[in-house]
Amino acid sequence: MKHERPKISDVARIAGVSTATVSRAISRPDRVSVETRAAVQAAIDSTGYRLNHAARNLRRRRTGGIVALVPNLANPFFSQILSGIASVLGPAGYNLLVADTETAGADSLLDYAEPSRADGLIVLDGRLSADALRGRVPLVEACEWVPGLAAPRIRIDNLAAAELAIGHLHDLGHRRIGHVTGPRGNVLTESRLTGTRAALAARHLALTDDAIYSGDFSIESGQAVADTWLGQPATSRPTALFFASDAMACGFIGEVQHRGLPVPRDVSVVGFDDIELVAHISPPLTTIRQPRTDIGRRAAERLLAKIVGDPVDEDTILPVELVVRASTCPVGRTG
Amino acid sequence: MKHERPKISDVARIAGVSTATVSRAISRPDRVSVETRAAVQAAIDSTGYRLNHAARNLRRRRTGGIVALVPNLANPFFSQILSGIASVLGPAGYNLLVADTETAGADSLLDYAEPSRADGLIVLDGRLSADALRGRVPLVEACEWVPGLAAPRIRIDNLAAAELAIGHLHDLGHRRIGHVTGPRGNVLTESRLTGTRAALAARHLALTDDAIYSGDFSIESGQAVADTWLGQPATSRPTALFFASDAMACGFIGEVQHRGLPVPRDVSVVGFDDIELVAHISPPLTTIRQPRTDIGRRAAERLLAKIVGDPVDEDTILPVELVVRASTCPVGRTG
DNA sequence: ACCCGATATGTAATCGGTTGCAAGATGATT
DNA sequence: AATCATCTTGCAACCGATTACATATCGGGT
Repeated sequence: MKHERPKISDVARIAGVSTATVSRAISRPDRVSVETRAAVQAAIDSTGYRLNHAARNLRRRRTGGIVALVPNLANPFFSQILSGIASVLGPAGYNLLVADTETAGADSLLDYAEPSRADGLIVLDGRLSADALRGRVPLVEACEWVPGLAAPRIRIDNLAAAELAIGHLHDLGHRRIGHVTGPRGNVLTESRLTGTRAALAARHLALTDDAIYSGDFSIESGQAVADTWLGQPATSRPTALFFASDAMACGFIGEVQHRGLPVPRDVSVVGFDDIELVAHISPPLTTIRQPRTDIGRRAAERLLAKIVGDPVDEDTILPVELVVRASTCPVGRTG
Repeated sequence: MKHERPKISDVARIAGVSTATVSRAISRPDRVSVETRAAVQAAIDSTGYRLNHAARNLRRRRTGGIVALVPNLANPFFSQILSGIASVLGPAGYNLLVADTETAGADSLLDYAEPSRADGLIVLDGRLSADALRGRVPLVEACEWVPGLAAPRIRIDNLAAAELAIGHLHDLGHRRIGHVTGPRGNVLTESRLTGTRAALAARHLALTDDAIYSGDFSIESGQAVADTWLGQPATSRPTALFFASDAMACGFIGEVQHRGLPVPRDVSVVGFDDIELVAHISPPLTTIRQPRTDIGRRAAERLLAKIVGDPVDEDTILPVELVVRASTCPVGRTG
């Protein structure tokens, strides 16, 4: 018993046909007669043949892989999007390659945008350079986007989301409303901040500088904001805060409650994302729900369509939803 | 200006050398004279040449990719492990391919264990079949493991973890201690259950059937356990519960507190994993910390070593740690 | 009987690099 | 001056499939 991997020519010899026929029997069975097909199948079974993807890819000039560029793999927000992507890519016969833009160097990222590496790219990080990405493999953007890059985008309406959040807090009677941002320069940060400002303005309220807290989407930064907020005079600090991420909202709530101020009695909190856990914490978090799995799925579908050359919508805005739970309450319910 | 991708022969022609020399200049620069190397580099720059990975892989009989088989991509627990894996693989020149064993069919999983697809495999799902995995590409197991499969394993000491948890609760005076399991058949479920039983027995306590609650690691199943537990008579039900996952512990705490029983006054809770958020919920969760990023990193390093043929430890048990927070307190602090 | 289209299969070029082997050049050694 | 090791480079086979094109077969239409 030899241990060499059988190749297509071994199968062909055993089945008594040419390699061309074996190849066809595998990839386009309808072009081969039933008998031959059976003979080939028998030969495949008896040899344990498995085709070599590198060879196929070389000849077909494709790779069968799609790369997702993720800002931070450890973030549960992205893992759920990846899950959506994977659910589409797998059945379609594509591999999902994942690259963390944090750990990967800038040049190795470019490597991923190579036709010989991947057939397509899903960009989840808006900080990448438009120039580097332009004119390479087909790509779509999801969640975040790179300004100046012409590519199909799957995203949510961040302005509408802010309007929902602010509207909700305003309806509850809050007038001193603050906003906690993501990292500076991030497109989501900017649009959520803009949306917040607009929603407040529409209600004749201003967003003053001391009501803008800068975070970076992380739990820790939410915790730090709690510090800042607690340090402000209770008579003038916001009675409600709209956070650009659930993680920050959790960090904030945890810290504030740890210091003895219950939420929402002392401050109402609205998060962003509706990550899984926040429905089960105390108090359950009022937040903006993003259809994460759906975003991933759509991005993948869009990319596959683009790869085969189908016309694709350039910009898709998915609806968001305000999920009202218990971290918000009418203002001044306290003493 | 033509739009064909330049190939190695174009570079060779322009640099005035053979393709062999270009190839060497790229992959083993030390075997080529400085002048030639410079000429080749100039030609590469002027043509914008990028090498074709499929061709290289075909010839070198390798793929440059490592596949991680994940039970559930959406689970933040795994995403952090992936992050650890990616941080090692990227710099080492490997791609990380991710496959979700939920969405992928059984046969497509086997496809991943093909030498022409990936150079190695990191298995994070203990439910896979040992036979299917045997005799294929180099692989390591992390977290979970497939019984009967001889492969390097990176895991934690689940028995010791249970001992820590139970010991802590016992020290606090709890005598009626229950355990919430993961899904039946999962290796982690079994070892944590066994460990719990042993730790209780060592303290002359028995784990009765009505103190074993079966879950499936998910938040929802933790919520369901709350239902069951609340339905039991307060005089005989456990005063403390050890959960096999943080997610379940959160689901439980959320539901129990929602029904008006504060934690830990009415029940002490110990989780498992120490996922990021649980330090910031109310009450902050006492739990068993797993070094997730480290597990991922080590698994990747181990695999790379195995691929190049270095000797590797077959079984690595990483230490766990009990993180005491506020979800546990002495028994009977209530009225 | 002849031509035609449809179907099935084989031949051989091709995808784009890598690498064993050999040859030429250079410099050191005796 | 002859010998030999070392360095550099080119030749050409090779990795393992796919596919354009050619050929063969067969039934049916006229």
